[in-house]
Amino acid sequence: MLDPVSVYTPGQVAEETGFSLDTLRYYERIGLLEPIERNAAGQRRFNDSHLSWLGMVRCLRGTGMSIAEMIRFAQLVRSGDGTIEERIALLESHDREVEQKIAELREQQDAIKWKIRYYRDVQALAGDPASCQAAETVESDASR
Amino acid sequence: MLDPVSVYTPGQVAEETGFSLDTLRYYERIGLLEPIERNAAGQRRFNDSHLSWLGMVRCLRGTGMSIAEMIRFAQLVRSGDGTIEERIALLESHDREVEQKIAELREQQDAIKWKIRYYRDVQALAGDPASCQAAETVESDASR
DNA sequence: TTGCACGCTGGAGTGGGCTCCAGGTCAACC
DNA sequence: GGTTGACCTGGAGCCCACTCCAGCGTGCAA
Repeated sequence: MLDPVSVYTPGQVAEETGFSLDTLRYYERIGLLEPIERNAAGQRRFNDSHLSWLGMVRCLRGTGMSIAEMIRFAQLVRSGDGTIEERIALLESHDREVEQKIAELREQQDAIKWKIRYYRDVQALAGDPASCQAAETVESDASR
Repeated sequence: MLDPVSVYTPGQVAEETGFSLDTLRYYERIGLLEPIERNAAGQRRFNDSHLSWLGMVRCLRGTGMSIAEMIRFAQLVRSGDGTIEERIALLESHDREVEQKIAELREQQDAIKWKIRYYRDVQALAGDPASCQAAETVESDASR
């Protein structure tokens, strides 16, 4: 915003993004990051666009996109404006997958909550002398 | 419920649960399933309690619990009623993690949706002759 | 001028979670 | 008696996404 081009050392980028140095190098090696410029000593110098791309990567990784698909996306980005439609399609498809994953998590979470309540009930009954073997059937109906 | 004890072949269980035969054997090997009874020929015969436990496993796996933690849970279950409190604690802790994961997914999904809208805008402007290089900055601010 | 921090490379190793395979047993059917 | 199909075992292999390492180079501060 202020500097015409801010540059960052690998250490700073690791600090900022949470990706390890090794992971950053790995991402460059496999083409998830374009080749990073170097200083005279051969050390990487990242800039803001790398940072924001890494933000995108974090977001896509965090939502379960595979490295292979992120590389495909990266290639589209590098191929210029002609690929915007394709990028939208890719992100929309991913978005739908995320939506589905969330729904699935919610459903499974409900089953877990149900199980917790079940255990609570079993435990509440444990004080009741007539139900010594109640817990024997504890595992005989789990989720769904 | 009707049969005193229904038994199922490995093939049926695989069909029913979606776990592969190899995965079922693997789960038994590592102790996520207790040792399964065998028929005279040495072939596994599952029963309803295995099925429901596998339902639980599917649920915990699906929500991201590691195999190691599921084995711990399995051990608690096998150790009898004295461990119910501990099981509740384990499930509640997992439940919180799931909650957090869902929140994170939602946040990241928002960023993805934002990006999609961004691309849409860029594309809408593409018809506008004055914005030939607008898309040049497409990647310079991604999520958050 | 030495010592340290920081970074470099190529390549090997790791951990998790399966997945595959060769060679074998058994039961049922033709 | 032969074939097929379902299943068995121990052990190796696989894929993904890193992570670690040895050995080396630079630049600065004491």
